[in-house]
Amino acid sequence: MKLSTRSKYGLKAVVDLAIRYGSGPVSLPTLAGEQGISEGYLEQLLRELKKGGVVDTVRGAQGGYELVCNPAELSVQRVLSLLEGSTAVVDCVDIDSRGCTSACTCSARPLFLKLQSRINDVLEKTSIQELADDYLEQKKRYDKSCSVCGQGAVPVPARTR
Amino acid sequence: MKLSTRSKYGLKAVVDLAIRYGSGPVSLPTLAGEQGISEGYLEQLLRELKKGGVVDTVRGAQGGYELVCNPAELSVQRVLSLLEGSTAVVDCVDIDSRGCTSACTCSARPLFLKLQSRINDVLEKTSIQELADDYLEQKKRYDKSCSVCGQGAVPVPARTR
DNA sequence: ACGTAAGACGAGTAATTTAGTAGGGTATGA
DNA sequence: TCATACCCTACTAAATTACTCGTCTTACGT
Repeated sequence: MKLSTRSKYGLKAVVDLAIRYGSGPVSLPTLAGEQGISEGYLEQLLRELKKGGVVDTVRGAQGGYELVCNPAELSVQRVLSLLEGSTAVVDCVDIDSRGCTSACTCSARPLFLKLQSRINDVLEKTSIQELADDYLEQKKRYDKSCSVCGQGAVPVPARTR
Repeated sequence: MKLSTRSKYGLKAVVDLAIRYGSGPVSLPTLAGEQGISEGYLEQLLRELKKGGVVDTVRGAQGGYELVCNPAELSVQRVLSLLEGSTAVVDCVDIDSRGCTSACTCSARPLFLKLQSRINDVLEKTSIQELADDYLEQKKRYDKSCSVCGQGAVPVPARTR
């Protein structure tokens, strides 16, 4: 059930691009540096996103990556589908699936369908813009008060259990 | 984001036990045979479920596995947690996690929290009894009409796309 | 008492997936 | 024409997943 690091890195990169949407392309070294990961790895992920029509590129000096459309119009679902291949928790409830051959005897299928529909609901209805807004908001609120990283960012509020 | 086969087999076995709840232990060969998987593999899964207090065992001839409590009181969440280790989609939103160190700079955390809560909601609120009921109902409705497996079970209804 | 049906347990392995690296190629602005 | 930056393929290493095997223990039935 875990999300791959692929998805996490890729999604964060897209949010980074959303934050800078409209102000020209952002280079790979910049994006990779921001997350502290290798350029080679992130490049692969961005290529998938380009294939899927989520990002566009500008080659040559001063080039880089940028979002194709407004981040408010871009769902998390679309981004994660490209990065993960599919957001289905089991193959037989995948949108493109022909249904599994053992569906007739699968006692958990009703559960899987329900679970998948809830997941898709969240992912569809959440836009990249929202993530960017949440992030900026959070950063603003706690700026200069982070005792963990000491970089103007912020620790999670203590868990209330 | 995929569920492991571990979880799928284990969950189905638990539903099998639910269907027979109250009528004595069910042997491993029976459970494994029903799903067409090896006894050795399923045994491992059942061992985890025993450790977690979900199933109980009776050794010796006529022995086998049985549910500890009423399937109506047993959530899918509990079963999957034992099989998967955790149902968290990312470590930093796990119940036992201390929060991740990069939480302060993680732009996707709000999404992950929301997603996780929806998932937990479904898994908590669905009982094994419900799965068993759904299954029996489905089987009853379509019995003798399965053109795929020819075993009295049922193909998925044609997808409406 | 003994044979046999059953679970208990630990170790080991094969296959698959994921994560990440390496290195050469191509476009473009200054 | 050089430096910057994307493009692409291939490869490898690590981790996870999905198993298998062998031996041991328990307990029913005769």
